[in-house]
Amino acid sequence: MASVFKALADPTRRRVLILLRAGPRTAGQLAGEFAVSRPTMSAHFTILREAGLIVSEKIGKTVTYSINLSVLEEALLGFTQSFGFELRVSRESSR
Amino acid sequence: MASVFKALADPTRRRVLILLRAGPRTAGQLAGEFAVSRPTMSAHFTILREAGLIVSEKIGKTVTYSINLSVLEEALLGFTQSFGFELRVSRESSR
DNA sequence: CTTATATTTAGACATTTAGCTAAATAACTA
DNA sequence: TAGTTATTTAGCTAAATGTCTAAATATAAG
Repeated sequence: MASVFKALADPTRRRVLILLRAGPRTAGQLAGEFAVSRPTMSAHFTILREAGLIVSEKIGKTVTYSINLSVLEEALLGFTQSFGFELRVSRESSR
Repeated sequence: MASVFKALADPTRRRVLILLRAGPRTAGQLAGEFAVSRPTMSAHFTILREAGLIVSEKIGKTVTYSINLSVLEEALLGFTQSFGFELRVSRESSR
C-alpha cells in the first residue's frame, strides 16, 4: 500500500491514471500527452506498474498500458476507512 | 491538492493523521509514538500543516495538533471522483 | 533570575527522485 | 538484410526528502 501512495504522490503519474481510466493507451500515446521525455515517462510507468496500479501488455512493437482499478480502490479503501469515510465503486465503474 | 498527496506519501505522516483522528495530541505525545527524533517529527508536522491537513494551537509551552478532515476529504473526493469511486463522510465523522 | 521542559530552527549528510541525453533492444517493413 | 519505429536501459545531474545533532526560542516553575 505504501508504494501506491508513493506512486500517487506525483502529478504526472496521477494524470496517467486519469488518462488510462478512459481506456488502455500505448506508452507512446501516453507520453504524447506530457511535456517530458519518453524515458522519463517510461520511468513513471515502471513506478505505476510496480505499485500494481497499471498493467502492461506488449503487442508487436508497442506496449499498451491499462489501469488496475482494484489496486487503487483497495489502497484508498484501507486508508479512507481509518477516517470514517465511506468509499464505494460506482455502478458504472469501468466506463 | 498536490501538497496533500505529497504529504500522504510518507507512512509516518499517514500514521500521524490516523493518531489525530482519535483526537488532538501535543507534538510531544505524537513524537512519542514514533522511533524518530523530535526535530524530524517537527518537520513532518510542518509538511502536514502546510498541506492544511492539521492545525496547531500553542497553549503554554505545548503545541497541540488536530486533524483537519475537510481538507483530506476534499482532496480524496476530487481524486476518487475521477475514477468512478464514490466517497462520503460517515455520519459519525468526528469521533 | 536561573533552571527545566517543550518545541522548533539551523546545518549537515545520505538517499531518493525526476529529469535529461545517448545507447540498447525489439519488432515491423521495404 | 538494412532501415525505421517504439520503448526501455544506462548513466548522469540537480533538487528534494528524511534523518540526525546541536543550538535557539518560548514558557513555566522554583
